[in-house]
Amino acid sequence: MRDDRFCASNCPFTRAIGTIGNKWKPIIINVIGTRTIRFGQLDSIVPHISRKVLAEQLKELEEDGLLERLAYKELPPRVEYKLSEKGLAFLPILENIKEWNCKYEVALTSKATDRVTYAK
Amino acid sequence: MRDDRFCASNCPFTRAIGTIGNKWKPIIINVIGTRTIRFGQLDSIVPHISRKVLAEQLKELEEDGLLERLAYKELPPRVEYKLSEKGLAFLPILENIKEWNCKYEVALTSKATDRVTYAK
DNA sequence: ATTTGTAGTTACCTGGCAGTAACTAGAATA
DNA sequence: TATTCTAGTTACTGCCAGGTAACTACAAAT
Repeated sequence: MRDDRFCASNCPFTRAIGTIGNKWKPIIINVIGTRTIRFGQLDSIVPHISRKVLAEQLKELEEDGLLERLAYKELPPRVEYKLSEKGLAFLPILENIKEWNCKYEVALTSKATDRVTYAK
Repeated sequence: MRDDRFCASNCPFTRAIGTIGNKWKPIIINVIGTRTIRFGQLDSIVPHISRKVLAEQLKELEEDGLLERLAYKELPPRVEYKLSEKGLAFLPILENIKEWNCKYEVALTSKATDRVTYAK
């Protein structure tokens, strides 16, 4: 899930991609945003994710310092998640991705199967 | 590789993650940058990638309009890749990720296995 | 005549990601 | 007494992403 070869790279950018470069983490970070949220809420808000994968992703995000986890000694259990300073600092980047996509996204008209070969 | 459920989402951010949210595409886009580059060069510069996966990723990036592909009618074949306007517009975002990582990356001291439970 | 060089594609195979279901604790509620 | 509620974890399983090796086309060099 986290790519160890990427995380062990001597390139800081590659390492960054090694930690946040998968499909779930940006989604989760975006969903959490600036609020405090419980596990069950995340599970119902994030579409198509299983509890197992959600738990794995949250654990990794916590290990990588993007997320803070508060567990209360209660029964039934209650656990709250919120972004750390590092996680919050990542939000504007996600915002930029949103804007970038809205600006440039277009319906896929031509597939790359139509690949053209240019004259020599 | 590309996540179809994500790409079919009605959330533009989710769709964006569906297209560029995997580990290879940001790396490839970053490696290409502002230059024009050939397939073989990419294959030797991008670490740990196989030609098969590289070809797949490039095709998807082209389909999604991030990449332009110029094939010359020569033998042996010559193909050049360069970022489109959309692809170039994504570079600053990668730059931000780099800076973000450099600012906040820390050695992993405590694992999440040390998870603390706070008093009720 | 054989080798080399390029940009892929194809067939084949395997490891690991991810889905599902079952299970936990213990208090509160019906 | 039995059910419910939460936040996971574990075991089992299936499928596909991704790796490897072989192959193509043809010209130019050896």
